[in-house]
Amino acid sequence: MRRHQANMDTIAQQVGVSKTTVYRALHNTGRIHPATRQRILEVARSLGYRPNLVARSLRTRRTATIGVVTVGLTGWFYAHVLEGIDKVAYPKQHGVLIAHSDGYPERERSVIEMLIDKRVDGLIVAPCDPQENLDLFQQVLEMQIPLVFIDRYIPSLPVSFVGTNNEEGGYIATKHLLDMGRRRIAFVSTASRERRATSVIQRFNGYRRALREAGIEEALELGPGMPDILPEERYAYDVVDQFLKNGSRFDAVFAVNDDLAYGAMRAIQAHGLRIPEDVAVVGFDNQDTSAYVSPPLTTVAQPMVEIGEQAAKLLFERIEQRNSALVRHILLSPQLVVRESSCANHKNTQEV
Amino acid sequence: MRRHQANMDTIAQQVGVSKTTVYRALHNTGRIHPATRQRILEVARSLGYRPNLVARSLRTRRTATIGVVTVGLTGWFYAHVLEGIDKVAYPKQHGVLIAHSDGYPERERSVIEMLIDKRVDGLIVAPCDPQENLDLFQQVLEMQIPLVFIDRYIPSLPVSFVGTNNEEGGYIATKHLLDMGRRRIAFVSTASRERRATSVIQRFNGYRRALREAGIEEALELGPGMPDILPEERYAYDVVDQFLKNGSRFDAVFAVNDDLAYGAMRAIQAHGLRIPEDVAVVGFDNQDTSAYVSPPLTTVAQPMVEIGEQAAKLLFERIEQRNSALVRHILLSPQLVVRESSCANHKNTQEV
DNA sequence: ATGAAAGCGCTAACAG
DNA sequence: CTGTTAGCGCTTTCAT
Repeated sequence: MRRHQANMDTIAQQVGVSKTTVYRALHNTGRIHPATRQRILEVARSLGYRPNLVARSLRTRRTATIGVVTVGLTGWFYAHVLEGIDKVAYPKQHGVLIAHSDGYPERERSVIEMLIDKRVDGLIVAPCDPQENLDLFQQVLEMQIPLVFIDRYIPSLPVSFVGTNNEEGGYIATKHLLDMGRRRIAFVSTASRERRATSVIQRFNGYRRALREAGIEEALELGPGMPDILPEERYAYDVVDQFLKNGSRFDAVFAVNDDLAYGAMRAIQAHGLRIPEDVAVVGFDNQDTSAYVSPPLTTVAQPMVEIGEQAAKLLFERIEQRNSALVRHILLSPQLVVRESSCANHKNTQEV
Repeated sequence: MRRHQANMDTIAQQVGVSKTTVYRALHNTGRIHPATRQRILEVARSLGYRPNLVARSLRTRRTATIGVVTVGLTGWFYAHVLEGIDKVAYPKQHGVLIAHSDGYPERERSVIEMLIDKRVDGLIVAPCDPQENLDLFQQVLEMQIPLVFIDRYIPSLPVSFVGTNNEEGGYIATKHLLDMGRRRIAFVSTASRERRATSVIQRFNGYRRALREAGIEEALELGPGMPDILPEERYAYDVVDQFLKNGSRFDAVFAVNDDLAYGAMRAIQAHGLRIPEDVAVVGFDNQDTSAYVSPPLTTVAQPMVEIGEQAAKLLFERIEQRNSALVRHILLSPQLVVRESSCANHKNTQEV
């Protein structure tokens, strides 16, 4: 049996005042005699009193908790976004309930329903699919639960969004490869559902735009049609390996994330091709370790922590009733980090 | 204004029954006429009824939420542990509230107090320091809040623990280097507070034991005394660079985690030494990318997801009142993953 | 098979 | 400066 925990009544009795007075003392509000307050605080401390936030939440209808739903828990990207969210939520004394869809719409539904039932004050979600669960999000909107999408969004829904300008990211990556004299640039995308995410689609669009500007009409996409094997390194390896085994060739690869880039690099090297002399490679995400792979990987950095911060800020604006109607799309700029995988004689500009 | 959310009373009125009957219908419990139940369920659905878990928690004194406190949010290790925890918590319909201490005891205290106030059903904590916050954890124990430590623990406290057998990890890493003919093996540890974590201490102990068995009494530790610079790659780079600049030499490095190993490798290579010919390197954690650095890194793998799962299982045993008194230390075995950084002619045995 | 009523611990309007 | 009272939405005991 859980030992009896002191509550406001316990304190009130012990001190010989009413619960309201205890309330006033603890919250340092209203008119209260300093001496009374002192006594109350002392007794509270001596009893090891801790406020029951569940009771408070029931009464105030605010839980001081926000829900965050990502696609996966272990990824580099979401971990950093989460840090950004926490950076904003913590000073506001808000807890963060995390959950992940694992890419499955049914699971996304079930975790979001759970978060709603727990009465979170708001939701930050990376929707796993741009089509599914429309009704669910619609319901969230109708319930007036503050909602912000991150990383990817559902185009048909009026929901605020914070993410990287992925179109630009795809563009600068591809433009860089073109500038390095490459012409036959493969786009290595990801497993089938992920391929439909707005983030990936827009990276592809940026890639196409850069190609078109260079007079290349034909896209060269590797990936679709292959079985969705995990981990992603493995998937990219298979995809590139298959391509090269068929006797096809390219002189550059733009991988939609760094993990895929690693796999692609291994496959390229396994076929005896040199990076970047024969094939230049660019990734996306700028994971820390991308500076350490061989050769160091050129990649597009996303402001991950800032995405989390901005999303949380937007959410709190809604929670605190300011700008409640406004739907905003905040696109943060990606940044190209050039390393040797795309540029043979590149001096590593990063400090070590 | 938040629109009026339907509750059990709303349903009861609409159907013309009592709240209790609604309860029975929703929970499919007790005797209730099937037809009544049907009507109630229909109305509930048509009103978009969602149970208020806050109210339920107040009444039942269980929140169906567990709190997880790690040192950092973005690390490879904790992200995977978190996944393991979620794997157990999700099927049990429990939410996971996350927080992190960032290595600061004061922050650890504040987040744990917040989780207590939110009345989580249990806590999984990687305590940031083996000495600080003793009173806090003591208080948690007195309040009978189920508690499990992961990754590291506080030796003076009777609290269940799940982690890697770090002594063994340090031992097999060092033994491997000795087997490869190395004699002068540096232990590259981490920033000052981290250095005191039981996990790091035990890796060091394993390192010493292996050395002693080989007749080497002198440990060679790099790190202490240097300023705690982040990121860790950078820290290790500085530490090793300094050592080599002083004209000191070693023929192997055992780094206490993979990130440190990457930094050490860069520094070694910057000094024109070859890996592994001149210096063999072993890391700890087996991050995915360790297979892709140059040369691929030999490292000690921890069963991260399993640590999370076991910890959560232990916690739920406590929560569900089974084995409530038992304090257990579960040590999971680490595994050496040999790659080229320690073994020149090593055939990569991993599938790609 | 159904209902009435109490209570979880807090907040807040109102009274004195 | 302090107290009374009602109620947040649910669960649970006891009655019918």
